[in-house]
Amino acid sequence: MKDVVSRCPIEETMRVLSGRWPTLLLYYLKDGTKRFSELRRDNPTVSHRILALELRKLEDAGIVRRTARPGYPLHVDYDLTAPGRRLVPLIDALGSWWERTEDDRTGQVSPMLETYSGTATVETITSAS
Amino acid sequence: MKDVVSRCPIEETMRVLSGRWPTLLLYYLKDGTKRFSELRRDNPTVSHRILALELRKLEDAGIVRRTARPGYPLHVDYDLTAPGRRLVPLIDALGSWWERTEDDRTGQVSPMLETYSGTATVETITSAS
DNA sequence: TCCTGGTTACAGAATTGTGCGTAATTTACA
DNA sequence: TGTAAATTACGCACAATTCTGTAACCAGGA
Repeated sequence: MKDVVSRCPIEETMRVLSGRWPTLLLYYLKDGTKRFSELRRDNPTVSHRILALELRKLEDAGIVRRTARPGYPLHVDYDLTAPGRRLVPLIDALGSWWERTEDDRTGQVSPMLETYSGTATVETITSAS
Repeated sequence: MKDVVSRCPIEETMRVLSGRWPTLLLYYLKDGTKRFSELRRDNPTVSHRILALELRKLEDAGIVRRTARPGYPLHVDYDLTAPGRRLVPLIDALGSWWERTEDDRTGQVSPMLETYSGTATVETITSAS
């Protein structure tokens, strides 16, 4: 998704959140500040380069804040901004939606049920990785 | 995003919604049944191949229902399933989140609110029961 | 030399666009 | 009475574009 076709906020949002890493990073940062190397250890399948690029994208979108401490060895902290924290429950809701949809597919929940209470938690994410 | 790294519902969701088209298609289908050619007219920058692939992906995910009428000329209808309709307000909320975030960045109110029916807020989503 | 958090260059993988083919029926025209 | 063309929703092969990974390099102090 190099450039955008409309200027719609939904497309802008998806431009930032698209892909495997943005939502995962959001979850790893949800509980507090993390360093670059910690994020890498949390998810060893991200390459060094891509992690740097994704973090920069999230930073540019105002979701993540980057704090570099002067001096060597380098020390850089990442944490969520206020908008980033507001985003977390929305992503949670998407996870709950998916689970509910799976229930619909497997027929475990009455298809007549119209309402829904989402209860996605951090465990949903962290226990699966 | 070819394959998945965890089995978490959020990653599954993002695998389906990632990219420019899925959320846009959701919006074009929001108001009712559309034919393949209508969807193409609605958004002339999608190639027919990609539109077909994206629609199939959404169908496989249980978001969109495809109904082919026998006979020629071909006639295929697309509309949202119940899970697809449940997804719409969540996507709306992401759009609202983006606008709110922009307000934070610029300190101004975005004039684009009319284009999208994004009236959902974090509260309406997370407190849905 | 190692450490950390990056960036750059290049290569290989993945995604996307282009254009052509296909089906059965209707309409258009000579 | 032919017959040619248009229609619709794709599938396929191939080319162009874009994304991702690998490896090397940088900084300056312990």
